[in-house]
Amino acid sequence: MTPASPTFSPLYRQIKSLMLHALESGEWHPGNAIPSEQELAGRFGVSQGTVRKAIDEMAAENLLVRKQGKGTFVASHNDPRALFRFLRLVPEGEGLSHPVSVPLECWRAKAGQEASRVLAIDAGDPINIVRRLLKFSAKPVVVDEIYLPGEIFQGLTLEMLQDWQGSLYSLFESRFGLRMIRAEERIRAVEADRATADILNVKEGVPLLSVERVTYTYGDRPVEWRRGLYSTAEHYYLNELN
Amino acid sequence: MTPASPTFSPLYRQIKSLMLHALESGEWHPGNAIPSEQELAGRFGVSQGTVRKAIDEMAAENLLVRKQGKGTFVASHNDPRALFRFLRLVPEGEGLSHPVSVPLECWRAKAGQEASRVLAIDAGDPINIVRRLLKFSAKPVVVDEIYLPGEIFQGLTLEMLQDWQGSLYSLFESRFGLRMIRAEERIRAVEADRATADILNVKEGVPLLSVERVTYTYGDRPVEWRRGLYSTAEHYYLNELN
DNA sequence: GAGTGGTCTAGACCACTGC
DNA sequence: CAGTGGTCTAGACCACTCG
Repeated sequence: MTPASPTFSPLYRQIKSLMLHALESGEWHPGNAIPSEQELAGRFGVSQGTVRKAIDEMAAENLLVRKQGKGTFVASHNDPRALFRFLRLVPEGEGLSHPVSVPLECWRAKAGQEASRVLAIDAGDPINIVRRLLKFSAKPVVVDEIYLPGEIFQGLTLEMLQDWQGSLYSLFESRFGLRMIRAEERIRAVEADRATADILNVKEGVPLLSVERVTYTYGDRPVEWRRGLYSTAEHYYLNELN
Repeated sequence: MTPASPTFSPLYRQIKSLMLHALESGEWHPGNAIPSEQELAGRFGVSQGTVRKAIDEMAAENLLVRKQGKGTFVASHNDPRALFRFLRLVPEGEGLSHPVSVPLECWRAKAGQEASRVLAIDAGDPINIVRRLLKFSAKPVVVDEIYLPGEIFQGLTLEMLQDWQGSLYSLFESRFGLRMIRAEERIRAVEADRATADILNVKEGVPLLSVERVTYTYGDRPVEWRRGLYSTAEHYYLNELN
């Protein structure tokens, strides 16, 4: 009856942990190739197969992207295939029209009770708030209100948002060095208030999806809290269950 | 410039395909152990590592469950850990109270336009329709209307549903030999109609989540279509984005 | 202790990319 | 052609379960 060591960690997980550190510390940058498997095996003093298994897990978590014959790359929100990766809203028809982001406002404020709790900062700390509209085929469908920790997002302006082509997360990554890894969404049905109804071009009181998202970067650190109101007249939220 | 053979399939995928067939054909049953990796390697004439990789993928797809020291098992909805595997609704508080299913009605009908399309059967074919309520801590939260292909679900009765302890899918698996593999949910916000409002104990016109689910068994064959109306006053739909 | 899955290695060869 | 990831093998050893 051994003490049943509760902390057994296979070698490939230790390697993975080292590689995670290389990502977090910024040694490897989004969009760039990481060293080859052989090279990493040499650096870490393990076999190629062990490095491989570490990379396997990280690829499954969308941290890395393998490309046969080319190399292994750090996942990036600039990659066209990753744009709107977290957006689950789909138009009712078969059209694959992709959405356009229209920034409305951007201001600085102090974190309230809820924002500070969700973002794991102190109440009163500076935050940036962004309001933006999402259009599908020129029609307004989503209004988002986005809360960002002020310390990370110093210098964020409405102009910057308006000038940017592509997703918010690709901007965050390129300008603020912040990579969004995973998110949790809490979905409820709510009534459209007056202001939202006007913007989305629906009647006041119409049912909307309320989608609250908390987004995390490396180390499960929350760095974005947003609430979106989705008009589901001509779109729906698609979720695949496995 | 070779023709770039578009149909390269590695050995482990062929093994996987053979194992899928063993599952579909009923050679291996939900909850039972499959042969050991060594044994399968022998049967298929490949190395253990190749079998292993096939099993890896199937475990990732929730078709098989590995248990170190014991063996590899066919995933089952009877497994307590898989109960309500597809239900994403969570109570607002931290309570982990698990839901109770209350069957209301069960009748036989002919498939209409939409049901036949979704279930890939002919219009007019027999279907079974089930209406049931889902309660959390004795409070009604979800009303489901469930459409099932009559050919598969012959003999389904309200009594059978009422007598069953556990999830619907565990009943389907045990009594009709049907294993649900994956599902797609389409979510919209709608107003509560009179009848639904009464059952869910909310006011008419209140916003509800409309969750349409199509569930698939082996071979991506659709075998269930359901529409649920969720009251999100004290619960929310939780989705993890990776 | 026997049997199972889990890890790790070393080496060979295949498929794909780009120069 | 060289370099990369992808597959496959064979064998050794570790961790876990059960009788």
